[in-house]
This record gives sequence, structure tokens and C-alpha cells, in this order.
Amino acid sequence: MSGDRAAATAHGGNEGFILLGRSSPVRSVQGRGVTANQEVDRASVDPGVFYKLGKELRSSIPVDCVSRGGVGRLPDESTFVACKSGRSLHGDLPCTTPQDRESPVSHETPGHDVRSPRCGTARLAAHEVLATLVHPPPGAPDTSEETYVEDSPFSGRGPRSLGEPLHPLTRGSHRTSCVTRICVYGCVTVGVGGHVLVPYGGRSLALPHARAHKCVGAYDSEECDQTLRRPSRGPSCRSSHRQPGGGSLHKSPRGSSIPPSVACRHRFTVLDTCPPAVHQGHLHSGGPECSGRHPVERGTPRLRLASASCTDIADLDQVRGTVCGSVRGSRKRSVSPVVFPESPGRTSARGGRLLTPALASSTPLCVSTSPSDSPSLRPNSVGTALGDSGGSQALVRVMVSGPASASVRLPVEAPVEGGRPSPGGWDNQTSSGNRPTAVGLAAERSRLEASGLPHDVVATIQSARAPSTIASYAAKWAAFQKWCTERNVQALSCQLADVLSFLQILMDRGLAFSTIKTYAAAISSCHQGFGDRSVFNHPLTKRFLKGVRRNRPVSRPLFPQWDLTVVLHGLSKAPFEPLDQVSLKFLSLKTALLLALVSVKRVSDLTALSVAPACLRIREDGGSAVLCPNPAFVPKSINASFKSRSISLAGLFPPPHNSEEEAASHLLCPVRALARYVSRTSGIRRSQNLFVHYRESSLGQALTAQRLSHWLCDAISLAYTSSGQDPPEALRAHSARGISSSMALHSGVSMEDICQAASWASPCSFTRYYLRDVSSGSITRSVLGPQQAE
DNA sequence: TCACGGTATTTGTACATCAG
DNA sequence: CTGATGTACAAATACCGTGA
Repeated sequence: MSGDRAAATAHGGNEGFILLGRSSPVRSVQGRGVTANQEVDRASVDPGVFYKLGKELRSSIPVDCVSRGGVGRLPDESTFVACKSGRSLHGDLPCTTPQDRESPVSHETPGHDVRSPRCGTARLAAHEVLATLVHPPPGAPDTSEETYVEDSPFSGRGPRSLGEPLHPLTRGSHRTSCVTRICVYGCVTVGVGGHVLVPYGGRSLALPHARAHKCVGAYDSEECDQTLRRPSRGPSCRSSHRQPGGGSLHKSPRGSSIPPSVACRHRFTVLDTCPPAVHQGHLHSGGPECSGRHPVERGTPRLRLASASCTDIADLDQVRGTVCGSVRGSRKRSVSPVVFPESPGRTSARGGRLLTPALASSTPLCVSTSPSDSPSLRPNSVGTALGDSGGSQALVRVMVSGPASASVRLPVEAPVEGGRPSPGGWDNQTSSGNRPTAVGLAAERSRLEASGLPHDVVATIQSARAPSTIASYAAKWAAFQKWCTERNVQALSCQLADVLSFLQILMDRGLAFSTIKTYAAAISSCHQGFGDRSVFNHPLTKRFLKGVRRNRPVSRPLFPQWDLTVVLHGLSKAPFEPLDQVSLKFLSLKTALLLALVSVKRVSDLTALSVAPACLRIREDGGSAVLCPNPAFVPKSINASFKSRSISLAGLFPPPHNSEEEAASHLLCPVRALARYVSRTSGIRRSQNLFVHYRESSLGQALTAQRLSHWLCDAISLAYTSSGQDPPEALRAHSARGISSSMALHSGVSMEDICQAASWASPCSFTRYYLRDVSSGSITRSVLGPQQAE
């Protein structure tokens, strides 16, 4: 069976089971209520429905079984998922849903007729790409060949002894060693309204039902194992898909004539967000999120892909030293001219805006021309398997070094003012004599030192803020100080009325609440306060900000800004294919977008990925890949991110292909794109960062997170264009995070696992900022719409 | 337990600059 | 001229502590 091998490969052959979509309790509603070609009127979706559905989804017994006539499946057979302990409630039941079986990605389960007449009906939505998590079964033997997880540079295994200290940044990773594997694939219909939308403002949303959809217990099931390895090749979704969202941004792709081989074939990209595997005897906190799911913790013997360089601590040190602290440190921020002594600057040739101060003369780049300097130059039998072994030989020769605090570098040349007006309406054209002389850190430092704190203590206190925040606050404090100076007011000790007046100006200018709040925070951090109260803690400030919030409410979209199916379709054709012939630009864009989609990571996290052998592992057969960020990278959310620092990808139908459909699906394989990209850039690379510039003038240099965001937007836009559709307006790279994670939730991935994959500390952030209605239909349509012909 | 406030950090947008 | 990149600023996102 052609699909057997493919699926097994896609899973790396080691996964005990795969959850193929949640047994959505609302799926049946959709199934009978929405036809494939039916346009879904998103406007008809009552937001209140989301909340109701959220409750409905708490049921561990899906109702879809009721409508599943003809399918030899017990009504409760899907309730096996409602087990948090890792055991199936109902034994070895298949972890498939009707849609799963209808989907080409469905896995046949012995004893179950997966070829129900109802299967393959128009219930399937071609556009839907679902994410699923796979967890190895507790205690399940692992026959995986993809055991590189243990070779993670953060792993306690390998050449590094147990007692060997880990890098401080990786230490937290050992708390959790859950292997989170997200499988993104298509052709599985999300239950109508099967989302769990939580009201904005809701902060702690446990969403226990989500956990109930995890097929943890299915590990013990042989059937599940078969299910995993033997995907059904039954009727694929041959219908047109419905649109996830009826907003103007989501046009019906019906006219896009997405070939079933592309749009409906199961795109089965497995993503592991693998926290570092923990050695069997390694200290492990055993947090609830770990719950013995990690095979290594359970002592599961795993094969290891021996690679000396992979776990060589020297490699890590080498890699670690290649980044100046946070990867975002590559972003050069100008610091307020008040922070540093001014010197004559240069004026924009166009008389434009404020110029960025020149940076310190010490470049953060130092070139290592010695092959021995770079671990990547060592022969590595496995690591960075690029298909062409020669590629790894030519890898990174430029090492980035420098102080970890390179994010804010001292200017040796002061900026010259002009151009863009300052926030608040004041301009930058005032004479230098009117400029403040102390700002930001300096002001706070003076205040703290005046309180009797030693200099080094003050320095440590001030280092609590990230460089980006320091820079941000410095700019805002400078603006405030300038405003005060113009009014002959001491910014450090001014009255509350002055502060609030300043903030009022910001509000009058139409700035958002978050911006004004940040200004208030910046002022509060420097201002001496009022008695024992800081500016921010003053009751009137609180009330003022409350008023700002009322006047500047933040609205967030309910629906995704773009259609994932259209994008995936576009990525599978020109100009993104054939991958071996396209320009480096399109290869870069496609690789970046695929990685962003399957990893659910921020661009800052993606920017931190490294091609160093200790951080990148690509199987030569294209079956899988593991990526780790540079250990020196400090993510935004430290605690959450350290749970899932590494990203593991599984190939999507690596060759040889047994059918055109497999070959077509393989076009969206992230491992394939990644291998091609790494190979293609190996010769031009001037940084160990995974993503490097493709432009000639800066060829091979590390990409900034900001530029990566542009890449993602460009890729989405180009994919739309190549699909024959107009790209959506107001594209945001960050939206990929919300769309893919929302898809994951719809497919039944638990909130906990989504949060872990996306480095969210709690479901709150996800539900508050990212969750989108990616369902394929509304309750109204499902219940009252035309009945589906079957 | 949960909602909210306070704070920190990251991402997006607009525009300038530069190189091909 | 055009596209890629850099920069400043605005906006959005994220998390922790606290109190009801």
C-alpha cells in the first residue's frame, strides 16, 4: 500500500500513534449541514456560539458518532481520547475520526470499516490544514530511527555526562521533556464552530476539554500503531473546500481549481517541538506537563544517530559564541542622543528623518577563516545532512561574536535631528541646548544610586530589562524629557499633572492604548515618583489609563487574515517550484513560510535557528529534521520557550513516491525545503543563522527578525498571486502563528501542547491573541443549511 | 480560581537608504 | 528605477503578581 510507507516515513516510523483530529462533537452537524461547495457565510456566525461550543467541546463523547451510519464503530470508540493519564479509557480504540478516515491521511484501523459510504463525501474541506500532536506512549517501546532528539545539543545524553553542566539557557529545558509533535495535514474537516473561543480578557483558560482529545492512551494500541502506519487511501476529499471565514479577506477558492492532489491530499508534516530529551537518570522535575510522556524519561531505549559533533559541548560553546546575546541583538537600535554625548552628526541626504547614530566601531562580526574554528566545518556524517555532503564542508565561516548586550550598542556618533516628528507633536528641530542631558537608563541609574545602592547593584537591577525595552524606554523617556524641557519642567521630578498632560497629548494624537501605556511605563521607570508611589501606581494614572483604554479599545480579528489552503497551493507551484531551479529568493521565502507554519514559532525564534551541526540535523533521506536555536538566544518568553526550544520536522512523503499525489504533497515538505535551502546557502553563508540574506549586496548575512517577517508576508502574498488570487491586504507575518495554532486546536491538539509548541506560558495568550475561527462553517449553516447529498 | 493591572518584550508599519 | 534592507516609531503580544 503506497500510503503505508509514506505515512510511516512521515511519522518517522517511531510514533506510537497519531491523533487525527479531534473527535469533534460538532462534526456531524457540519457534515450534514454544509455541502462542500457551499459558501459559508461567516457573518452569520454568532460570536456567542463560540462560547457555547467551548462548553460543548468539553464533552469527551463526540456526537459525530451518532450520524456516522454505516461505519462500524462504536458510539463511544472515540472516547479513548479522554484520558489524561496516558491510558485509553476504552482500550485499543482507533484514534481516528470519520473525517480522518475520509482523509487520505486517515489511517485504516483493523477491525473498522473505514470505507464507509459516507467517507469521502463533501464534508471534507480541502483548505484545512490541521495540526495534531503526537506523543509517544508512556512506556511504549520506541523503534524509532529518528532518535536524534537525544542528540539534541540540550540533551543530557551523548558525550556530555550527566554531571556535566548544561548551558544555563538550556537548563530549564530539562524540566519538561515532552515530545510534542505537530502534524499538519489537510483534508480533514474541522467541526463546525469547533473552535474554542474565549472572550478577550480571559486570562486563565484551562480548556480541559482540549486535553480530552489527546490520544495518549492509544499508544498502547496495536491498532493505533497500525493506524499510524497504514493511512487509508480511501476516498480523498474531492470537494471544494469551504472558506474559513467569510470576511473580505477570504475569498472562495473554488475558482482556484486547486488540484486535489495538492489541496486535498494529506499534507502530513510532522513537527516536533522537542524539548531537550532528558537522560534517563537526569534530574527531572516531573512537572504535570511532562507526565511521563517523554520516551526518554520512561527509559525507552532509543537509537541514536551518532554524531560526535552533535552533542559535543565544544560545538555548543562554539555556536553559543556566535551570537551576541539575543538574536534580536542584531537589530541595531539607536539610543536617544541624550544618553550619550552628542557629536556632530550627519544629515540625511534628503533632509530626512533622524539618522541612526553610528554604531560602535567594534563590529559584532569576526570572521573565522580557520576551518578548525568552526564546528560546522568538521565532517559530520549525520549532522546537517544536506544531501550533498560537500555542502556541510562549506558551511559557516563567519562567526558572530561580541558582548551579549550587543542589542544596544554605544553610538560613536550622535544622530542628527530632523525628519519625522517626535511623538506627541513636538519636533526634533530644537536647538541642542534645549535637549535633555540625561535619559532612560542614566536617569534611573542616577536615581537608584542616589538612594544608596552601589553602582554594580544598580547595574544588575537595570539589566533586568531587555535591551530592546531599555532602548524603547529610552526613546520614550527622551520624548517626555524633551517635552518637559520645552516647558521648563524637570522631567525627573515633575508633577503628575505634567505626566498626564503628556500622555493626554499622546492620546489626542490617536495613539493606541498599548503605546500610551508603554510611555507611561517608561516615564514611571525614570521618574522619582510621588512619595512611595511610582507614576504608574498613582491612582490618577491608573484612572487615566483606564480612560484611555475605554477610548482606544483594541479589537482583534475573529477570522484568519488569509487562507492557508490558497497559500499552500501557491507554494506548490511556480515561482516556488521546481525547488531546485527557483531562485534563492523564492527558495528562502518558501522555506521560511513552511517553517513558520509548522513550527508556530515567532519570527524571533525562527531567526535564532542555526545551521551549526549542533543545532541542525537533517536526515539524508529527507524523512525528518531537527532544528535548535542558537543556545545563546534568549526568547521573549523564557520559561515557555525553554520547554520547546527545538523544532523537529518530519518529512512529508519523502521520495520515492508511489503516486502523483504523494509527489505533489511532497512539494510542501518542510524538510525538503529546509534541506534545499541549507544546501543552497552553504556556499554563500556568512552567518550561522539559518536564514540569511539572498540579496547580492548582503548575501549570506544573518537575517533579522524584522526582515524575516517581511519574507513571510512576501511569501504569503506571492503564494496568493501564484494561485491566481489577489493577496490579502494587511498581511502580518505574525498571523501565521495564529492560523496554524488555531488549526491545531481544531484538529484536537490540546491547549497545553499548542502552548508548549508555540512557547506560550499559558493558554491565555493563545486564546486572547491568536485564536481564530478557522472552522469551515457556522452553526447556522450547519443546522439550517441545505442537506448534504450523500 | 480567575480576572485584572502592571510591566516587559516583540512585531508591524512607514519611510529612508543603498545598490544593482 | 526598483527592490532589498535599515531605522524609528507605533502597536501588539506576553507574563507575572495581586486581590477579589
